[in-house]
Amino acid sequence: MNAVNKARGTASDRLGNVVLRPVRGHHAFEGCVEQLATAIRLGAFSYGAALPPERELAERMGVSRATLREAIAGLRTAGMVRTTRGRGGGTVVSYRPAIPALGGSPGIADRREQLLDSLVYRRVVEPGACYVAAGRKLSATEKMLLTTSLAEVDAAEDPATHRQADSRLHLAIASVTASPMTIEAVTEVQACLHDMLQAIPVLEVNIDHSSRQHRAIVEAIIAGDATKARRAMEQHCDDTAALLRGLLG
Amino acid sequence: MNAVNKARGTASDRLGNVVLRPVRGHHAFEGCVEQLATAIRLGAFSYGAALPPERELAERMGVSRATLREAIAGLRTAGMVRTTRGRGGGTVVSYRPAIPALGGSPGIADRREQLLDSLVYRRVVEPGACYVAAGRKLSATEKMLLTTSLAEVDAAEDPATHRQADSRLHLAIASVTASPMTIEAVTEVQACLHDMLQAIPVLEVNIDHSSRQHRAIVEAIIAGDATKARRAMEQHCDDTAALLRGLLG
DNA sequence: TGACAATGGCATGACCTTAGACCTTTAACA
DNA sequence: TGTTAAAGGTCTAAGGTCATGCCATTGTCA
Repeated sequence: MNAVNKARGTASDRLGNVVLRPVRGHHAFEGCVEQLATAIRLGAFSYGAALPPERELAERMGVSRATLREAIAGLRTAGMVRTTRGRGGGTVVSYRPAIPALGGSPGIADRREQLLDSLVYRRVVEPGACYVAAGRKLSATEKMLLTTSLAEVDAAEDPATHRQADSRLHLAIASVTASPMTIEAVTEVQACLHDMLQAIPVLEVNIDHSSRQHRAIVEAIIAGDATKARRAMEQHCDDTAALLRGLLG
Repeated sequence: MNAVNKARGTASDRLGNVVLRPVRGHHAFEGCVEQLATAIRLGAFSYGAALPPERELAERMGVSRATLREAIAGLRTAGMVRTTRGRGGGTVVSYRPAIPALGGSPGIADRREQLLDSLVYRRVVEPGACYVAAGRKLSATEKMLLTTSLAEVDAAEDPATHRQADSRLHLAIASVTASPMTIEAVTEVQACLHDMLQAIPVLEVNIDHSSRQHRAIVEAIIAGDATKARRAMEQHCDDTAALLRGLLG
């Protein structure tokens, strides 16, 4: 029995090879930039909104203030935020969503595998999140968050705004599960898919279809019908995935 | 409009507060130790199995070899692995699972919130994973992995071995989804719940019940019946969760 | 038996991250 | 109108992490 056999070939070893994953994403600094930039692009912090104070943000992200400041400096250089000093000052979002040039989403081809995987993962996570959300007793605030988010999607006038509102709705649904791990999973999925979703040709018929599904999902969650909510989200994921798989070829 | 209102109170801001998460788990070194120790305790690397070579492991975990070596040194100190030099050498697992003293799982109370959350998250992720697994065309090897893992659970003679085999079965199911993100999610869930599951009173009736459910799940996956597979896993998660919630009080 | 190759062991210098204290700016408040 | 509090801006010392190259050990194979 040589070293290779010792390490490979048994069922349990196959699992060993599968569970190991990168222990973290590069440097803390890059991680901060990515997370903040994603939150802004998804619209979790929308145009004009203020980020929390540096000290608070640093603590919440588990990073030193120095590192966080470097990240913010990066965002500032990229023109996504503006910072003012003094009491009442802070860092505010100066980024407005834009429609990418058609077919001009760079690097989508490189990440083909990852994108296809995130479609699968989305199919796993988002319907499950709906099920959990519908099974909870929601507060008035939570219901309001859902209906407001839904209304914002319908009210969006340009594709870029629509895309952000759509992300926000999905994050809102995740957030009413009150499950941090579920919220994180949905956030990750939305971050992965954002660029791709943005590249979907925005046809009137797609938007209408999508809107009907969103409404069905939210209504089922508020009504507490977990099975119906899940099924509606499954349909929504499947339909969107079909479009996206077409785009990826 | 003061700073607080600028940052709080709007729907979109609420989301901003919810999506920010720690950018990473402390030091790379600790992350490595934790991930490797978990993989070993879950049985992804079972007794006598060799870990991959340091250079390969370091690359896969996205960490320098120096850091990885520190982590391995930690495991060695803890008596979980043994290392030999030279060609054909390497690091092999010298850990055998043990049953914790009843009621003696330290720190379970401290993590109460996290544990309850992981039960919710599990309910989201594992049924979804079953659905995906059943929807794929499985190779003979993959089917074999499932049936072998199932047989190992039934064959386990002591509770500790049984617990490991159970984890391995769940990881095996995740692995046949062929979705890295899904695998990671299930791994995370199993790692979170491992200590708690280990503390479940091992009653004959529980094991029988669990065994029937496992068999139903695997059969449905192999038969390609996605809905049935998901429903079976939902039932399994719900039943286990009920036991665990009871333990947590 | 001798060369080779695969593996762990070690050392160095550059860079990143942290924690904490302190400074500067500016709006809000008394 | 002064005082204060809340925010960003800066500095430093200590330690963590990395990439890289080389060394030491030992099984394999010609």
